[in-house]
Amino acid sequence: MFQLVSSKVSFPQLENRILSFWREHHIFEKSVAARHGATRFTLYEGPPTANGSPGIHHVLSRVFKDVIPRYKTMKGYYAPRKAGWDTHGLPVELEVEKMLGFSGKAQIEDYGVAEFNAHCRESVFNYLGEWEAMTERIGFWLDMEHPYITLDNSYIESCWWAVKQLWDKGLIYQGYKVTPHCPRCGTSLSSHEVALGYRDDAEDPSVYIKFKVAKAVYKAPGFLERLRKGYGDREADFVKWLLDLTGDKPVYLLAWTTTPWTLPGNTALAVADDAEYSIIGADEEYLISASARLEQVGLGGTHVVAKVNGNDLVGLRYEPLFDPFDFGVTVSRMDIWEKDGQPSSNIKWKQLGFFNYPVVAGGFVSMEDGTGIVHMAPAYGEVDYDAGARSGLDFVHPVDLEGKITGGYPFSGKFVKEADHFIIQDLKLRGLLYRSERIIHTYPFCWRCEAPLLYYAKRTWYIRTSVMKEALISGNDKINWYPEHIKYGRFGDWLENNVDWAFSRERYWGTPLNIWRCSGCDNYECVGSLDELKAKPKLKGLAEPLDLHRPFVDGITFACPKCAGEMKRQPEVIDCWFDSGAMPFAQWHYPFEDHGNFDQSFPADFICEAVDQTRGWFYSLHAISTLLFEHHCFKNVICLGHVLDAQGEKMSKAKGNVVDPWAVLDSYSADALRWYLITSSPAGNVRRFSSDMVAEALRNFLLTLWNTYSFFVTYANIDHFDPKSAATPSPSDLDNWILSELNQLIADVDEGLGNYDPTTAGRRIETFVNDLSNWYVRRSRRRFWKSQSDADKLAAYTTLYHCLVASSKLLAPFTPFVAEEIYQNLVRSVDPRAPESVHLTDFPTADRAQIDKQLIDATRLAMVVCSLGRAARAKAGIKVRQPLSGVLVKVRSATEKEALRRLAYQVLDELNVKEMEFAEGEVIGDKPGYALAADGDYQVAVATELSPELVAEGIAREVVRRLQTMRRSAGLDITDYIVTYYQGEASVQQVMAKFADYIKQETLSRQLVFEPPPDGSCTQKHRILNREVLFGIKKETS
RNA sequence: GGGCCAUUAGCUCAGUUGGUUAGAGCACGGUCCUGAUAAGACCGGGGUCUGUGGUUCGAGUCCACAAUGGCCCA
Repeated sequence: MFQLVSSKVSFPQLENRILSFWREHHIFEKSVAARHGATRFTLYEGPPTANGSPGIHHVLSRVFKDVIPRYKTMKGYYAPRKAGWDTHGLPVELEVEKMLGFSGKAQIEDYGVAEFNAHCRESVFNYLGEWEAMTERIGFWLDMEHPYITLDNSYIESCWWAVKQLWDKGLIYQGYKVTPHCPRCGTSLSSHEVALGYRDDAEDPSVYIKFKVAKAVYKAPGFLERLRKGYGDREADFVKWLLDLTGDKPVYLLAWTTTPWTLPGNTALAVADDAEYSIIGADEEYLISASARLEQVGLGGTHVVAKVNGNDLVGLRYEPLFDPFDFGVTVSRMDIWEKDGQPSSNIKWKQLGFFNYPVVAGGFVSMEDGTGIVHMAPAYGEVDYDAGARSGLDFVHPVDLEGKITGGYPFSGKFVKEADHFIIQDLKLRGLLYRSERIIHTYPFCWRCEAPLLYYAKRTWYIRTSVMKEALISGNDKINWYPEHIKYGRFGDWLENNVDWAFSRERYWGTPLNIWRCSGCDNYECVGSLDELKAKPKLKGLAEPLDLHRPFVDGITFACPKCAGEMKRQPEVIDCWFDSGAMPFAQWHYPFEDHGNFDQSFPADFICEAVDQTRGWFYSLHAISTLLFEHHCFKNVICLGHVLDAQGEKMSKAKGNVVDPWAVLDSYSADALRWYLITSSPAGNVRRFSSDMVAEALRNFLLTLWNTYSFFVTYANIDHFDPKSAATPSPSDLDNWILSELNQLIADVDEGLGNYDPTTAGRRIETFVNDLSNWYVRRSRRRFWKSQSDADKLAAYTTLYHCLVASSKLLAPFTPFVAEEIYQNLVRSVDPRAPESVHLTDFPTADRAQIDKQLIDATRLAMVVCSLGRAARAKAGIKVRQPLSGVLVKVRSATEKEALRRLAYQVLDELNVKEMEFAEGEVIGDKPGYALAADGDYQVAVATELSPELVAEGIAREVVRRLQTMRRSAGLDITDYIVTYYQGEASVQQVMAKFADYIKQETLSRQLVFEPPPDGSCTQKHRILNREVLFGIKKETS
């Protein structure tokens, strides 16, 4: 006997029972251990930070992370899954700052880094319990008992090892990076923070500046010859041509900016080398601007003296607006520091007798705004900086970290935005201002203090990823991306445009950068392990218990091997993306105590995160693996789309539209949520989440499955069906059909999951369950409840049993709870030797021999014909309960006719007609006495003429249904026998007599008694075809 | 401002290599069926397949541009 299954079920309750079962019997551990020694399948868990409640998007990624390894385990792979926690980084610090009411680094320093970091350490586990509970509750199986934690000393040591490897390969250097800087907080902001502070209504100056072409220098005796020798004919020819053209009048290049304060830092102008520029002749001067911009700049209709190409202008020199040499500001030449990694200062270009203020070509020059000539200040812009490094521009940076102008300018000491005004005035007085107005545009502000952000070049440690660009790209070729477009789209483009990884942060809570520097001789050393550190001469400051965080590591010093000086750690910490990208080895404390784990689990077979990780974790994994091991890091990756709310808006605490996973889990169940997340839309799509949809998944899929299962158990128990019985089933068309569908399904689901496409696989199961319930069971009902236990009945039970058991295995990776429940009751209860859990079984294999394609097609056809037949009946207004004499069918071909003939009995039964005929002509048309329905080439017409016999039979069926309904409302058991009493006119009596056997059998009536119902019976008055009938039913007591 | 993705019924989504009448579920109205069903069937309303061009005998599908939304980066 199977355990009784109610059609009323609470999935959340059921799931909690299953969770206890898994926990008590260590099913997860067993599912892993059982495959020990088999081919390994590795999931890398992208570590979340547990400093906030998990949201629905975390559930999404955890569900997709779960499905594949569960499937692979059932396919025979050994798939241990290690949890991980990300614990470092700016987001953590910001949370703590918020808690302490801080608004900048100065306050952290005053408060004390040790205390601050202690708070950080604590906060990253604030929500650990909730994370663990959610992970378990949704059925995401992974080893949370032995997680890797990025703040562990062992983890940090592995990161140090990695940095040292790169250091030894010469891949680490110090350079400059232009970062958004808040002058009030005194710190750089991460891109994520910058994104928070864009304002599209910022008002700024909009000024057009005249940069004077260095005619005086060009005209110096012998200069053109030197130019020709040093720079080539093209440049010299152009200069000569320009001098000839413009004679003694000054020539100005016109450029536009909204940040006048950056003009003292100007050291170049950029043009688009493929654009056309016009030389405008005015009374006293010549102006140069892009031809396409003349109108907007205000030079429309002026006299164009000549037109030149952008690339003619390249190389032209102009005079600095503010000669840094005159204002006591340091100048460095950028191409020189790129070689040494150090800025060389005070290039005295004046002594060289030649300005290094050139026009350069830039692909970034836009014809959408400005003059088509772009002002470049390498200290204050990323593209400016890159161009500077490429073209060897001068680097001038007269602004301090508080945003005040340094040097000896008239406006020195002023905050940059204040200085704007003075700079404009100064240029105006000198005749270098062409036009000045105000503009409203988008500009970033500090999200904390609202100060305008300033882009500054700052010193930063880099990993030279760009030298491995080709390897990064070819490694990507070997990765399977789902969806595929990420591969050569978002991710591929990112790799193609690879720039070195600025991986140091001027912060507190992170893996400390393991680079020490001697202040005496500027010697740098990278320390790659704790043992190495301990072996350093004159080591000081290494305290017990060991904590490899700031400020403790800051105090560790040792003797410089090159001089008598002291080596001190560089103050930065490492970008927390480096931490998580190091997890393939750092999770095992590789290479220090790894026991071969790394080799066996690298590269990962599968990772899965949301699309925002292309430049985050996906990249850091790929980059670190490529640099260290010259191998790609993961073979398959599902890249999930983001989760929005039901209105398509981003979920945020501020909007209050965040969905609490627990509310969904409690009311609808984890399986319903999982099923919805997996099947509702493809993994890579943006998805709108609404709990109504989860409810729909529950009703539509889970309950259909459950009711089929419940139906089976109900009748199997009545008939004492034993799945182990040796009796040979004699399968019918229906059985063979559903077994064909089942085996096709197994093949499809296997393929779908093998292709990392759970969505399509799940949708296939949904169709199957629907077919199973709405055709197989519906058409087989009579086989189950007929009284004789013959081979046909056994075949039906055996088939349905097999379908349900196979379904539970197919569903195990998707909806692990309900799959387990069904398996336990259907398999374990009758076979104690069967695997203890459905998750310990093997994934079903398709038996292709059982797939009868023709039968599948024939059944589809029968379904179509039935559908049309019902439509025809509806048109004629004749309910299905009323038997009809015949149905006339037209199909597309002789083959279809034969196929349908084979299944005619199913159609006759379903449509409640006596005979099926095939129309021979082209169309059936409006045949008298028939009602027609058609779809394309298919036509079905039912005969509408009712003989008295048919009417009588219809009444009999009506009687049966009324009695059945009465049985149900009287609360009788399906197997209870009754005595039926009735009162009515003669025609009723005749029908009751004629169809007595049929009525008795259908309603489990021992007798049909033409008498008033006795006391204690359940009675109801009915009207059937305008005939009054009184029914009474009484449960048989004996 | 640049890149990627999406846009098909009120909502959520299918729609194969371009090929008869663009489908399903939900929701709505009606009818029917039912002793497994919280379900199911049938009918109905609801579509300029986001728009504009182009390629083609033929475009929801391929190409270009645009719009809207989302994401990433500025």
